[in-house]
Amino acid sequence: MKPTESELEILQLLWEHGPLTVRALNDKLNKQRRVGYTTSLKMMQIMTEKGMLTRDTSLRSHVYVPTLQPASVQSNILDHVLKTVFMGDRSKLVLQALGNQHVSHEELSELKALIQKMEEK
Amino acid sequence: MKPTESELEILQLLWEHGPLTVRALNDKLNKQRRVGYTTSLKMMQIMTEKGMLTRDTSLRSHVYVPTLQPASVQSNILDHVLKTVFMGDRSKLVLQALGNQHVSHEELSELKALIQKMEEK
DNA sequence: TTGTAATTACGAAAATCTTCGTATATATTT
DNA sequence: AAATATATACGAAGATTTTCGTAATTACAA
Repeated sequence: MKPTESELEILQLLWEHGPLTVRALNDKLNKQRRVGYTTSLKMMQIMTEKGMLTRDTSLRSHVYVPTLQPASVQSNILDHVLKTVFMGDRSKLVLQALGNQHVSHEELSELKALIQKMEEK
Repeated sequence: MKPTESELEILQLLWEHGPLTVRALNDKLNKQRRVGYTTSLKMMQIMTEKGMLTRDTSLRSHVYVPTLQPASVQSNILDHVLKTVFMGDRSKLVLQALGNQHVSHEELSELKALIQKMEEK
């Protein structure tokens, strides 16, 4: 179950805003880039076929809901990136992620707590 | 400069084993999955056109070398994943990366050292 | 030097992903 | 009810990526 680039865009919007009609989603998508209405429609239909979305067809404007949880997709993709981009070197991935940019105090605390927990095992 | 999935496979092998001929690379690739020789050849020619590889044509069997550094590609891809998969939430990405699987003591030490450094700023 | 093996060059088919036009159906307005 | 607006369905064109067959080239061996 590997969403394509466009499918991820759509999933993200649905995760962020909750269930949406094609019209509503297309509007939001068009704040990022220009996409035709029927393009969004088609994508969402395909995603429904693939089982990534379900839809409520009781109303005239169908309402689409993601079946995939963000954490699950994130985990899959990260594992894939780990293998195919970082040669399985997990710490390199983490260091890269942390090293590049600003990390807040809160995030640091969170991390330290997590490390604490891992050390206890 | 965004390598495709197949291009990444090839880059990884070159990063890991150093410059290779098509034959040598194709052999290694076939330990992972079945790929025809001319497929690998074509990919590497395309990658050369795109500037991802250079090649030494002085010998009969050309020797290919990646122009991209792992760290650079890793950084780009991770940034992209951060945006498109984690909605820009860096700590979520890091926690996901750490939380999923086993992390060695060495990796933990490395991490703690890094956190130390970041806290000092 | 003639034939055999290995390599590169080239082009195009196959597969996947993205985009949208057109037709059809359904609702809304005048 | 007729005209207008909005929605879904369908198919296919376009773009990109992946795959490999065939031809041409170069080295090697008989």
